[in-house]
Amino acid sequence: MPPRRRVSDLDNHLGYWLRMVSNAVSHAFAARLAKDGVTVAEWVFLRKLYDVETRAPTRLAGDLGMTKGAISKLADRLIGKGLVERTADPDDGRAHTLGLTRSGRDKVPRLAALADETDAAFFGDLEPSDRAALDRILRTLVERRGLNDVPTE
Amino acid sequence: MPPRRRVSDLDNHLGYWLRMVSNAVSHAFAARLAKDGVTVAEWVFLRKLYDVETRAPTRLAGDLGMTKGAISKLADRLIGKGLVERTADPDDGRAHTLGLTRSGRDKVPRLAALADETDAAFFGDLEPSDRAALDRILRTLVERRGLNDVPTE
DNA sequence: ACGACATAGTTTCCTTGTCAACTAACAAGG
DNA sequence: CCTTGTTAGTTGACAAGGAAACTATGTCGT
Repeated sequence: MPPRRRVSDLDNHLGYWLRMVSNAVSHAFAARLAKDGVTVAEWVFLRKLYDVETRAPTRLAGDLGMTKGAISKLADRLIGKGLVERTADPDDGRAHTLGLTRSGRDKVPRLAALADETDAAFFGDLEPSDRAALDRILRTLVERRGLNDVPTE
Repeated sequence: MPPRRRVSDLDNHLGYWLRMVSNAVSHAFAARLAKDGVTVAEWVFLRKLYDVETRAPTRLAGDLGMTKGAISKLADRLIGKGLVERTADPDDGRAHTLGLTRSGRDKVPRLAALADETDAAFFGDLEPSDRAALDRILRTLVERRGLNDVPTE
């Protein structure tokens, strides 16, 4: 007799629940950031530059798990908003460097607070042990699999 | 003395890790599905119709957490691939019904197997207890928050 | 009946990302 | 020095959703 359930349900997969929760969190975060005129991708971009001070576009693409094309356009947008500046490398005519403007740098702490808020809103009422377990398991997964698009921090 | 760390790190947030893992899983799944000429959104669409047999677009939009506009286009694509059919409601001149074609129905079990494979590849080597914990915690989060885009199954 | 409103779906515009083609600049070998 | 190949970055074509406008139908109150 064949197994009763031959076609597994959508919600039978961890990947499915992961997508649900991740989408919801990103959505909520996006809504908060929108009030400051920033998208999630832009936040990640700004936050990374905040740490590294200065970075070549291609390198940043690797850091953030995006293509260089996407970084190029993202940088354009942020430059348009006055948060990022692009500097030509004097030694190499092809190379450029991206960095935060004063205004961009000033903005990061506020955005970080929004990130904290969002995280607290979603995960704050988890049992501390569950919270820790979730954190540990997710990090384990990222380490184990060759998750290429993990920022190199 | 103010707290030492004023600007929290990117990877300090559960939402960040969630996004990492979710993206990686979706990516891997998408790559598998691509060989069958199907996207993740299309898989979800097909799998849902497989269960409910037939559904109005707007209802399906609610089920899948998408806008009706998106469903309309997604349906067009799937109809183009011969996997879905759209039927006009004889009683209500506005209403339509979406359902799988024979070809679409035949395809679902294979795609479900790919979903199983992807899940196994990513989560199979977790400790069973961790796997269970992750599942439980994610479901808890979906239930607690008003996650609107949860399929109503 | 008829006007006002609600509903079902489609379509248009906008955003954002990938992929691949392209341009400019450098690096080496002969 | 040239030619060839490589690397940095930008750009254009395309895909996929969301928001909102738009179209066609229904429904309800009077």
